[in-house]
Amino acid sequence: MDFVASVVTGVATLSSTLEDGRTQIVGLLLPSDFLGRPGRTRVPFTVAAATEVLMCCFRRKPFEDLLHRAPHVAAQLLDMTLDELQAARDWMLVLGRKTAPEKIASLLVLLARREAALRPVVPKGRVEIELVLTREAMADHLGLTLETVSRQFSSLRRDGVIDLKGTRHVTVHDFDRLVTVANYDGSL
Amino acid sequence: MDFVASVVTGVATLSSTLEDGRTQIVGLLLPSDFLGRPGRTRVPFTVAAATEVLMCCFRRKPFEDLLHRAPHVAAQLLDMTLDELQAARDWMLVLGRKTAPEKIASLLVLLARREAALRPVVPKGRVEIELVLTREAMADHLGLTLETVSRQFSSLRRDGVIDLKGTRHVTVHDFDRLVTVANYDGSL
DNA sequence: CGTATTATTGACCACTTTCAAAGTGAGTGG
DNA sequence: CCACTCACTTTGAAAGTGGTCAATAATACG
Repeated sequence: MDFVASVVTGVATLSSTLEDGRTQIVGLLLPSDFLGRPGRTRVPFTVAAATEVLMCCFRRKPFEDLLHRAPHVAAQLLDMTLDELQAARDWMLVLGRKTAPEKIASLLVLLARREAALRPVVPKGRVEIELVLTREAMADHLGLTLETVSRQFSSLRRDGVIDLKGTRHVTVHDFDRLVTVANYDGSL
Repeated sequence: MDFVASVVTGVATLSSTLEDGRTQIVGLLLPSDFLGRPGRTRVPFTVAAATEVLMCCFRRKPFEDLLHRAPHVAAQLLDMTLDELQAARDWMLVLGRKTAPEKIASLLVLLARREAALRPVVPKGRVEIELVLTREAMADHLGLTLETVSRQFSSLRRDGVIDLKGTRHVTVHDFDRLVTVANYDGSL
């Protein structure tokens, strides 16, 4: 890659794959997220558009020059990177220690919060979530199989936590209940 | 925290814990690693020394001033942070997709490589690894139980991949074989 | 419409966890 | 110097969560 970029609209995934095909999505690129690394030509992950994606791209050289000349841009990039690092570490807790139901709920909470971050509303009570990912992509992000993801959605529906309209649209009846299922404590 | 720091000697762990006690170690702080975040007082994780640790600390204010005045320091910090982000994402593949034997082997490979990075030797053939972590800490880093970690060490020993001298010292007979067990492909 | 992709559901099974019991080893105090 | 203790580790047996394989259903798209 001879450019760096920032997502404007749409969703892309960052993933790693083992030789036998097992795939882990290690990050979602949502609007405002940054892709690429100053000083490096290669992104050591697979980048794939999950929806149609519009990105704002900069050729690497001019961008690197900009970083040298404009310290506040570099500071901003550092801060964004530190946010991503923290998000990655938070997700490790989900991958390493949460159960399947907790993982699904955690993903829904994450998507709701990221969606809400673009608007001035804190998720509460009834919340609508547009799933931008297939069951398989969610599985690959959560370290599950697509069958388990599907089963957990059915289970959340049976338990009255969510409603499904079609296959990609989720209605959360009580956001706090979802947060409880996700086993999020106060920190996030 | 009113300071930032860099590890000089020893090992510390960064971890998150759920209310019911499930713990995930989200990062190891090895010599040369950085702790703290410019502009923030709180580290949103638990930091614990795994061995005796010597850290080089800077009060936050003077350090932040330094970042403003010395752009190459800021650039260096950005680069280190990007390395950590990549390491965190690489570890997600271990947590989300690798089996217990692969996880153990991956940890051994990681520790051997980090140890080797301080010296001018690429791990190859016979390698000695000093485990700085208890079985429980390894389990918490790998998303396993301590019993499973113990069993996998026994299994690696039975298979002739490693020898154990005491409980913390591992002799790897053939590093390439360990890399194979870990299911690392060429990328790392 | 018809075809391909995506999603759901079931039955069975494997791997990891859980619970329990010894075993090891380092450090302390008699 | 030895016994005692506590933390850590090993090992076993049973149970359970999530995975695998397979068939069916729903949805999207040409």
